Amino acid sequence: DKIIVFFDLETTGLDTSQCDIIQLAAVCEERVFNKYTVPQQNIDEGATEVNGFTVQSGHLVLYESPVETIPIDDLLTSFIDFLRSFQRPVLLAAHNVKRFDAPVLTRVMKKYDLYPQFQQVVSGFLDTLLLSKRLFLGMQSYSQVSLVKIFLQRSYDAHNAEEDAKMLQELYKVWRPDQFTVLASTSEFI
DNA sequence: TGCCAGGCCCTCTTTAGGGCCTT
Repeated sequence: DKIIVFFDLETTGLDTSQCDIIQLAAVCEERVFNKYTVPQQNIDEGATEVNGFTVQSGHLVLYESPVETIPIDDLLTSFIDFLRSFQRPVLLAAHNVKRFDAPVLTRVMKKYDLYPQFQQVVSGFLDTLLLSKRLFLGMQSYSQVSLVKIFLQRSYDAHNAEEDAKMLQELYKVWRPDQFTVLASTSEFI
């Protein structure tokens, strides 16, 4: 009965205990969610190098272009609304979600007192990194870029959250994983 | 004191170390 929503975060850095969300994108079939917010802390140099985001005079800029933003609590609330609209328990899937995206997202949801609502619509997290390792033993790399290159024979706009989420959904379609392997790569909510 | 991500997986493992993967 569960529906899988593929998502991705762009953040100010890699420290899951304190980084801020900059972009949150999610896809489920043809439906797309994609919103940006101005982070409250400086963006790490390394993060800017990979995702292209900077803050200039209080405005979010992606490479050279200004980006439309909303307050973080509005972003989180509208994401929960997006997930609730499916009217089914949601499995949130991302690459390395267990280690990165889930800790960040749950911490920020709690910070804005939205965790109970979030928990109502999301039943767990599916980690496509763990899933790919279970499905395909002995690969040289399990990074999302490598997997897309190998399984979809294309390069793409990596580190744009919307593109990353879309590619992940495409990978999943090609993989057609069995229910057992999916379950083994899923974390229930804590 | 000074360091500063860190959980997971693999393996030349379990009395542990190192690389991956995410921004």
